[in-house]
Amino acid sequence: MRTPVSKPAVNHTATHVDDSTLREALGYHMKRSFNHVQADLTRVLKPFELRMLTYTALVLITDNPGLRQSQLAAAMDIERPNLVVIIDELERRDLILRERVPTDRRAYALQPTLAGRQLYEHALKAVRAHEAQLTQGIDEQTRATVIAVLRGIEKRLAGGEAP
Amino acid sequence: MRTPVSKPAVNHTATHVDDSTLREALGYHMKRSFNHVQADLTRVLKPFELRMLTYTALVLITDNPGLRQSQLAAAMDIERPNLVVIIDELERRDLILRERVPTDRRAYALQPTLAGRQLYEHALKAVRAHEAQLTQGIDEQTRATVIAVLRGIEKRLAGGEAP
DNA sequence: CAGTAATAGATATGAAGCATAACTATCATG
DNA sequence: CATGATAGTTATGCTTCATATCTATTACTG
Repeated sequence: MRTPVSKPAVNHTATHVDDSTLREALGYHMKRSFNHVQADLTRVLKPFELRMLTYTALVLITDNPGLRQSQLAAAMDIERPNLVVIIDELERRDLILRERVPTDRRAYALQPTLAGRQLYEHALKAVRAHEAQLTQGIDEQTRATVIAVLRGIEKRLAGGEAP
Repeated sequence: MRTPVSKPAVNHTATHVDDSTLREALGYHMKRSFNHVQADLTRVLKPFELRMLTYTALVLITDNPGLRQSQLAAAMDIERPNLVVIIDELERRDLILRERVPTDRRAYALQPTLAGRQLYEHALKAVRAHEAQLTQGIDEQTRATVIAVLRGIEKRLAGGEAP
């Protein structure tokens, strides 16, 4: 990131900004914390030349070989057109393959290549290490509670879109 | 280390995509749930013609009248250039004012207008109602725990470098 | 069985959000 | 005063995400 070499003589931002109104909302905390997590994870994935979306796609394809693009888009909660670019990138890097489905020639079955599976292993290891560092000092019970709450929110709000 | 979940060799059911590997990570849950919260909040703010960022700026300016743009950008964790557009929009709608600071003619003191304060009140009410709905069924103790964890993550990752 | 609807994927385009570099006008300090 | 730092702005580019539209297939229906 940015590491300013020249240090400011005096930090004039001594005035504290009151954000207590925003801090009332759980959603605000979610946004703030996730922004940092995302930035951090981006750094973790950088050595593998993966972004969060390409990483997510690679993991899902490797864990679900033969997946179709529409299924993957649904699983990733993104629109089909946006997935095309992601799949293009993974295919161009020979991490996955688009295999024609004999029974439905419109569709592609997505498969990881050997290189894809290897990158999956290495990236996953790094992500798990990052996750461990992220949740250090949080006991397992608390962590499970947080995940349960987040998942509950996700599930409750998931219905609101298109049936 | 978590117990690995067995994955299907081939996916042909097309109904269930296994995302258990991703679900290991707290950050994944944060992203998924926040995406829904954000979409929901966008709908809540729509009647006020506010987006999350314009809402956040309006709240902070109203709660901290006389705030300068650089302070606001720091508080919102965004870069100064991106704040300009947000302030432009709020000013164009006569919700806030850019007042020259006599002691420093480079800076602007941001002030809410009467219309801004009124919109603040109405929007805040709607956001609070949404928040109440979002956290329904979550007891206060659990909610506090989740917020504490999220804030802890935010604080830990905010510094990044050595203190 | 033909004709139409639905589906899988791709293309094009646009809106937000976010970051950096570079510009101006002021201010601070040697 | 000269130099550098700061406040705000402009320009630009990247990433994510949404919509409309196109094609080629497949499924459905009369």
